[in-house]
Amino acid sequence: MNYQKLADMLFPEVDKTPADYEAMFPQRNLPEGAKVTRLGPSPTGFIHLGNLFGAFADERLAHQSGGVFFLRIEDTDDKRFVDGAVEIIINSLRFFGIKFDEGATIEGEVGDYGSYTQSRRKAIYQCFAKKLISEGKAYPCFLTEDEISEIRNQQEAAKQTPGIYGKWALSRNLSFEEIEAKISQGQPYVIRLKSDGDMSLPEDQIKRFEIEDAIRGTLSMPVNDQDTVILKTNGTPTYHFAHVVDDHLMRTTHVVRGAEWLPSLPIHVELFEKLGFEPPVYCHTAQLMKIGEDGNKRKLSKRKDPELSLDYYRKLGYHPAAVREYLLTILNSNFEEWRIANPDADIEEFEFTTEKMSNSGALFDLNKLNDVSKDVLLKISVSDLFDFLKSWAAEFRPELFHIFEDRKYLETILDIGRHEAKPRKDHIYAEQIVDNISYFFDDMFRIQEDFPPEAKGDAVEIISRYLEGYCHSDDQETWFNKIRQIAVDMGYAAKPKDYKKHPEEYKGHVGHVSTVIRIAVMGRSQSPDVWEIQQILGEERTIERLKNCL
RNA sequence: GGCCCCAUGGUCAAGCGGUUAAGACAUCGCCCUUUCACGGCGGUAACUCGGGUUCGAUUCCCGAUGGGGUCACCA
Repeated sequence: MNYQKLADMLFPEVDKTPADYEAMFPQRNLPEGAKVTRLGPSPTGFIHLGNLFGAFADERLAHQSGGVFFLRIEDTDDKRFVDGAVEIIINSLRFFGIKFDEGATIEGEVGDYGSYTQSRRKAIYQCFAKKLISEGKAYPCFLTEDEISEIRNQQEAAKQTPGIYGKWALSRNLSFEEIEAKISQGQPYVIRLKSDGDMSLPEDQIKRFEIEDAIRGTLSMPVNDQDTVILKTNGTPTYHFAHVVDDHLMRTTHVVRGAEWLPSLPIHVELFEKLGFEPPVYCHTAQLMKIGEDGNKRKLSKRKDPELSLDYYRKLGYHPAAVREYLLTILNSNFEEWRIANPDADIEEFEFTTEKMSNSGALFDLNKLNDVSKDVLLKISVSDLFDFLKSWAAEFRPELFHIFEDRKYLETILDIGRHEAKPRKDHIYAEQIVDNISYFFDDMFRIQEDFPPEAKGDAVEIISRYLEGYCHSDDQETWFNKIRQIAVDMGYAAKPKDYKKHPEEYKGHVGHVSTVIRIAVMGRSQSPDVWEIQQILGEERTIERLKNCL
């Protein structure tokens, strides 16, 4: 068989050689140790927490080393394409602080290693497929879907590994004339890798290879034996082929991807070898898991798990910095420790390493996210918090626009208790914050709890006495002493401890009395300090709400 | 089923042959306290199971078990 002749017949339109591309995309001129990473989403427009998780690793690795982080759109499957998806991807990632140096952007492509959109790289893939054909390392395969499933049935019946390989690879040994004939008949075909692997060998003779994974250490696997499709019928590459060609030509040094790719690593290794390329450093990350209905861990699925979607967090109004901080705590095991030691340091100062990445699947922990978020929000200035809430509301809760009309008022509210030695940590995410502070706005204020049973019968009297002695300019101490006096006068203990010791001597304690006031003014029994809130609400509104309870 | 990955409390995890087996979140109790939040103190709670190697294994090796992933002209 004259492979060169075959290659020329199959790819008459290829006018460049691999050497041409090598020259077009030379080694990058970067400082020693600089890492080149990439994110390669398919343009379904759906980027999830897992993508973001990996993107952080990519971004840190590149930028920490003075390298390059680029975005490549992997749109080799036209079925997956969703209009406007690229824009969504870029915007979503930008929202969480991920910025690319190179690749696809909203304005177009930036960088010298493009195109960064796989559908525009067809000529490149064809060129390298042609090279493989010309060297007898790949071949056209005319197997139809039906034939392939028939082969599978036979394999399953014989308990053999399914797939096209070895003796099952019926198109492997077609003669040039046979191929020519089939093509002239218009028979569709794919290009398959002609694998060297032979899985039919006895187990101890199957060849294995070893490769260093930056997260997992040395990996040992059997070599690939599948004649994997590298070019589909329509001439577009499969992921496997595109990955190898692109990451070589784009001079990617580190490939960060989920562990679900581990099983196809042998294919990639064989492709790199057959193409004569040096493989990148692989970093196979653990997958994000969740507890399924059956109580077992399972991979987060985009169909079943809304919390996998980035939108889920945006809708609830988690601050991007909180999500970033949380993700880093599960991304690098020593991050939390570092954060405790450096509470105010910029996240970029943390030295991220692949070695510290966990290699078992982490369960997504909403509790932890909430806890992290409280601290993160505390570090954000009220002004920024205001802006964040406002833009969140503009997108998800437009009916709330009015609470942002008086900037000073809202900022004062948001700032309650944030500057104490032991600051309050009330704020977690926008949805929750808005609910927390709703009673500051008349249209959202409503009494939503009953008076405490200890003081329910006295509620009206407590409120009217309170109103009688109310002086808005009282300082906090004077103010509270008045409440305490009301409590004592009406048979309540001045201190909760007294009541606890001798519950039979009192109706309740001062806390029950103040809870009555709290409910009258805030509509709920739990809130920050009443005096402080009244000062913010103003005299008129406070008195009005109290009177409404009489 | 084949192949691959993984295995310390409820969760995330330190540990890398000898430790009272860290820490964080969650949970429980106490303290602080007019409620809540914060904070402080304390408690419950873990090395999947067998074999080896070793004076000694959570740690190294093998096996089992369990969990996960993957077996497409999807990525």
